[in-house]
Amino acid sequence: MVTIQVARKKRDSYQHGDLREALVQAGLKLLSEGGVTALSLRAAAQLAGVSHAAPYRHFRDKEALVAAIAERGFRLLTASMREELARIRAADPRARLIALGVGYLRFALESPAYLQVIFGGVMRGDHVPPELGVAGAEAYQTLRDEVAAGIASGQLRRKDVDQVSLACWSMVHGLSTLLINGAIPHPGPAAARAMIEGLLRSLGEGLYTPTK
Amino acid sequence: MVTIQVARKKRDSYQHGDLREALVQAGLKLLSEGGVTALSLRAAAQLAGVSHAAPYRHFRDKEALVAAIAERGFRLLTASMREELARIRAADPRARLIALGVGYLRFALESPAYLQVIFGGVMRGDHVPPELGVAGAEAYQTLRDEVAAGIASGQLRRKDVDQVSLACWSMVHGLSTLLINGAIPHPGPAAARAMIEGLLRSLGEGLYTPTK
DNA sequence: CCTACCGATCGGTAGG
DNA sequence: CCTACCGATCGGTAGG
Repeated sequence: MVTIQVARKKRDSYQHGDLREALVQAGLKLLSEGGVTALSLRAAAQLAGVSHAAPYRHFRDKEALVAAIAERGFRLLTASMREELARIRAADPRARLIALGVGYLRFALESPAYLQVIFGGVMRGDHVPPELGVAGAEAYQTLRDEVAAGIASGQLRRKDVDQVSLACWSMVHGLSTLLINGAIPHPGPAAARAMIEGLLRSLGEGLYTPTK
Repeated sequence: MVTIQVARKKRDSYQHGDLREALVQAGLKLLSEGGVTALSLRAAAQLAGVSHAAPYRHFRDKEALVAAIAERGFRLLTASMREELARIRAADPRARLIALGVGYLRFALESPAYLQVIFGGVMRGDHVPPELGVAGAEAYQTLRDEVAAGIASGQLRRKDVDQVSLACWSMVHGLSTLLINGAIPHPGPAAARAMIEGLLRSLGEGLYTPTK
C-alpha cells in the first residue's frame, strides 16, 4: 500500500520539479516565436509537458503568468545592467552611465520577448502584483543611483535626478524598442554597443553647437 | 424588377459607404479598449455592424487589417508632427525639432493604440505591404529633413544626419512608450509638453558639465 | 497534476 | 455582403 502510494506520487508529480519556472520559460518561448497573440496558458502547459489544467495550480489566471514573466524580465534587466557596471569597474560617472545603457540594450536584444511583455501592452493596468512593482522600481533605482552619483560628483550639470534619469532611460529604451521592432535594421552585438555609445555621447555632450 | 434590384442593392450594401474605413476604426477601438489580444476580424466586423465574413472583401486576412491600421498610424503621426511645425512657424531649427517632439508625443498620448500596433509587436515581420513602408519612411523623413536643416544652419554640431535623427527619435519615442505603458505616471497635455521640452533641451545642451 | 467538460471565440471558406 | 459551416483554440471549472 505504501509502496504503491510512493510510486503514484512519483509519477504524478512534475518531473522537472519546478513547473512554475517551466511555465515562465514556456511562455517566453511562445512570445518570442509567435508574438503576443501566441501566448496562452494552454500552449505553455503543452510546452511544459503537463495538462492544460496544471498551470492553474501555480497561476490564478493568464494575467498572473504574464506578471510573473514581467517580474523575471525586470530582474534580468537589472542584472544585465549591473553586470556591465561590474565589468568596467570604473568610477567615472560617464562611463558608468554608458555601461548601464549597454547592459540595457544587450538585454533587450538578447531577450526581446521580456521587454515586449513589460512594455508592449500585454500588461493591462488591471492589478499589478506588488512583487512586479518592486522589481520595476529596483531596475529604475539602479539607473537613478548612478545619475545621483554623477550629479554629486559635479559631472552632470542638471540637478534634477529624476529628470536626468528619465532622459537617459527614454533614449536607451527608445533605441531598444526601435531595434526590437525592426524599425531600424538589426545590428550585431558590437555594432549595437557602438550605437548606444554614440547616442549617449550625443546626449552627454549635447546636439547643439556651443554658443562660443 | 429594376426597382427591386435597386432596393436590394441599397439594403445589401454597407450603409456607411466605406466598410474598409469602418473596420480600421473598429480595430482601433478594440485595441485601445482591450489591448492587442482583443483585436480580431470578427469583433471588428461586429463593431462595424456587418457579418464576420464581410471583412474578407476588404482585407485578405487579419494581418492585412493590422497593416492598414499601422499605415494609418504613420500618416497621422506625420500629420501631427507637421501640424506642430505649422503652428510655430519658426525657422529656428531648435524650435522646430522641439515642435516635432511635441507633435510625436501628442499623437502618442491621444491615440496610443496606433503606436501599439506600429511598435508593439503586433506587426510580425512577415510581409510588410509597400504602402506601409512608404508611410513609415515619410514619417522618418519628416524628422530627417529638419535635422538636415539644423546641420546646414550650423546649429547642430554633429554632421551625421541619421545619427542625430536617431538620437532625437529614440528619446521622443522612448518617452512616448514609457508614458503609454504606464511606466511613468500620465501627465496632462500641458505637463506632457513641458516634459518633452525638458528632455529635448537636455539632449540639445547636453547632460555633462562643460569642461571649463 | 489529470481527464473531461463548459461556453465562447477565433480565422477562414463555401456557396450564394 | 450574408448565412452556415469547418476545425482549432481559448480561459476556466468540476471532480477526483
